[in-house]
Order: sequence, then C-alpha cells, then structure tokens
Amino acid sequence: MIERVKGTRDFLPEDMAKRRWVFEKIREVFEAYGFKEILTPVMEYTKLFQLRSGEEVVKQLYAFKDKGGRDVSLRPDMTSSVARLYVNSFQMAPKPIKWYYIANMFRYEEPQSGRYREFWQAGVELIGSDKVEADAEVIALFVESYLSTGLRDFTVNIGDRILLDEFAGMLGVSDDIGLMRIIDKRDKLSQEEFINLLKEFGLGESEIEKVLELVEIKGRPDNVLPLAEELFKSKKAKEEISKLYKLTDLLEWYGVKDWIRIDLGIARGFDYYTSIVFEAISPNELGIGSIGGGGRYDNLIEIFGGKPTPATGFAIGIERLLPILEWKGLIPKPQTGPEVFVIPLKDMEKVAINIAVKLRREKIKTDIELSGRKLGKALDYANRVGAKLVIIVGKRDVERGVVTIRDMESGEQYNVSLNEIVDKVKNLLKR
RNA sequence: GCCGGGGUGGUGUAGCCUGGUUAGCACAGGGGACUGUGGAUCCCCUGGCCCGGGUUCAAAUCCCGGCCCCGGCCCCA
Repeated sequence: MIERVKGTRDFLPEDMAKRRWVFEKIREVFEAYGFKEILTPVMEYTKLFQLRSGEEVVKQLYAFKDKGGRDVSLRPDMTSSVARLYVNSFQMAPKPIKWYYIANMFRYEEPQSGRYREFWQAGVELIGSDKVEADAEVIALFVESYLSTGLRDFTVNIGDRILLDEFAGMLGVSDDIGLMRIIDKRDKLSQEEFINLLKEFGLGESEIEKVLELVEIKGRPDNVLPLAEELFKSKKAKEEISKLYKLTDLLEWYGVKDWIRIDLGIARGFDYYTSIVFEAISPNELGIGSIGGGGRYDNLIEIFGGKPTPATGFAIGIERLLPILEWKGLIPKPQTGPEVFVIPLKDMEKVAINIAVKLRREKIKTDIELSGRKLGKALDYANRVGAKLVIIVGKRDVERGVVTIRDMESGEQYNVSLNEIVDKVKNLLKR
C-alpha cells in the first residue's frame, strides 16, 4: 500500500468544513482592514530562500531538482515570495502595499504534535512604511483575527530585536542569538536551571542580574515599560522604548490593548526581523505554544535585491489555532449530510429528478437516491447520512399531484402538492 | 537531524511476550427476509496481518532495513 508522504494530511469533508470556517472568519477581517489577497507559486528557486542564510528554515527547505535541472524549493513561509514579488514588480507602486494570503507552506522537519511538513498559514504583509503606525495596524489586525474566531483567552506578546541587541551589547555579549535562545527557554526552566545555563554561557554575577531584570519586563505595557526605561540607558534603546509606548497607545485606540503584553525576552526564530516582534499565545492543555507570530523586517527586501524598504507582517498557523478552537468548542458543528434526500419509488425517477433540480437551483443541498434502494433501506440511508428532510416520490401520491415530505427529526409527514415543494422545504428548513 | 512508543479488513480491536487451527470479535458497507415508511431483529456476502529481506520444517508473532503514524528534543506556525 502506498502511504501518504510523511508529515502531510488528507482533509476529509468534516475537516474542510472546519478549516473553511476559520479561514473565512479571518479573511473577512483581513479584507475589512484593507488587505488584498495574493497567491504566489508554491515553489521558488532555492537560492531565493538561501539569501536568508543562517536561518533554521533554510536547513528545513523541501528542496529538489526539477527535470530542467533547476534547484527549486517548496516555500517554507510566504514572506520570501512576497518580498520577491515586491522587488520584481511593485517597487514603484504606491505605498504602503497591503497584501494577505492563505496558503500552504512546507518545511522538512520531523513531524510532531502541532507540526507538519505541510501546514497552512493565514498572514499579511504591509510593505513600505517604517512608522509605528504600521506596526499598530498590523498588530491590531493580528488581535482582531483571533477575536473573529471567537477566541478570547490569548495574548499577543511584543518584544523588540533592537532592545535585545542593545541588551547584548550592554553585557558585552557577541553571540546575541545564543543569548536570546537561552532567554527564550526561561519559561521551561526553574530559576536555578536558568541561572546555571547563563553561567555556562559565560555570564558573570552582575550580567546574570541584568538578564533576570530583563526577563521580568513581561506583562501589561503600562506596568513593564517603565521597568524597561530603568534598565536601558542608551539613546537608541530609549528611542525604541518610546516607540513601544506609542505603539501601545495606538493599540488602545484600536480597542485591542487588553490582549497586548510586553515581553522583551521574545526573540523569534527568524533572523530577518529587525525591531518589533510579536507572537500570540493561547493557554491550552494540548502542548501548543505559539499560535502565530510576526514582526518588522526592514532589510529583507534589500537582501532580495530591492531598494531598502521597510515592511512588517504576521502569519497565523492554522494547525495551531484550529485544535485550540476545537478544544474550546468554538467551532460550529459542520452540517455534512444533505438538507433534503429525494427517494423515487417505482417508475418515479424522472419526477424525482425534476424535484431535486428545482431544490438545487435554490441552493438547497439535495441528494437523490441513485442506487435503486427500496424505501426502507433508503430511509435508513437518509437517516445515517443525517438528511433533514426526505421527499418520497411515489406513484400513488404523484397521481394525486402530491409528494410526501418527511421530517427526519420529528418523524412528521406532510403531503405537499408538486408546485409547492420548494416553499414547503424552505419553510421546514427555516430558510 | 536525534530519541522513545507504535502499525492486524473502512473503523476500533483480540492474537505477538512463549512461532504451529481456516487470524477471532464489534461496528460500518452491500444484499435478502420486506414490491410505500427508517433509527429494530434475523440471515448471507464483501474485506485485513504496512513493504522488503532474514532466521525456521513453519512467521501477524523473532531479527534487520525501509515507509508511515503518535509523542519528545531542536526549531517553529
């Protein structure tokens, strides 16, 4: 037997109904915020992604040679393709450019809970503004996207790469990424383990003190931004902190400040982020961490051969969000069965088809008995697949100009004349 | 990439440790009892040991490799 390719999944009708529900909620908000949908090819030249050297995703590329000998890779995220598209054709377009996408991504990793080799992201990119107003717009949309799915129990935690760099500088640490990795782990460790790790990294007493101070800068903006002002002395850091003040002020006016937390320990894995970074967390017992993330990447477009252009964006991981929504019971149970099931009895096939077509033209989900089951079995089947109504088309009725409509839930039956079927069905379906 | 645990009809499982009946059961699916009324009963049928190699008189069972699934590390969505 041929198995599925590792880390990929088949989506069945019920899965698709749930996924579509979530995508539609998110899409509506993206559109309301004035973002326009794009889609780029699922593969790019491998060297496009390799421009982001040093990043983990480059090691995880789903890469291969095509028949023409081209080195190509399936996209590990959308940002590279969007930046390429921008550099190719949109450098002269009016700014900012606001694009969104809902698409599948591929990373060659070992699958585990909440992680697949093919996964889907819904995300946005806002290109051409370095203003904190752009960050606010994007982060507000990020929050609103989750809210649109009915999720309330989550936070969007905001960090800042510039402050982390400044911090590493303050400590005289050259391996700032190494330091960030350790800082990133602090929640999984005890205070003691965390300190030991920092010692192993080569920090002295006073530096460790500072790190502990930094990781305390975590909570509601109003509470923790003053702490950041105390910790950081440099002009560059002060400027960045005032940006964070402005950002949270704007987010209050967007009406989403309740979900915002500052957490200066956030690094995020992508090296292309340059200043404000953020991720969404929703507490759960499913072992799912971040349910989405993003940030500002002001030099990626230049790396891809464009004029230096600031940009910011985020991606929501559907494989992370969906289980949480299901776990919280926020996804409406999809209706998988037909609304109406038409059963023709002996010699009544043509009349039945005629009825089914009329209902289908009204966009009523209608199935018709196709395998010649007898009435008893056909009703059995209708019941199994969850049909709401059954229309029995029998000679005896039709000769009197009627059919029998049976409500499968209540068991009630109605004799309905042939030209009133559509109305009666709509009525019974409460449409 | 590394480390654990797994893989028996469509689904859920028994059998595996300790090799030896025709691989058992339940549900689902198809047909019939039943030529116009289901969620009930009875009967019949379809259909399986992930793939390949090895050990053996004999492999679902033991060994090796591959594929896939579940979970952890790393990393991330």
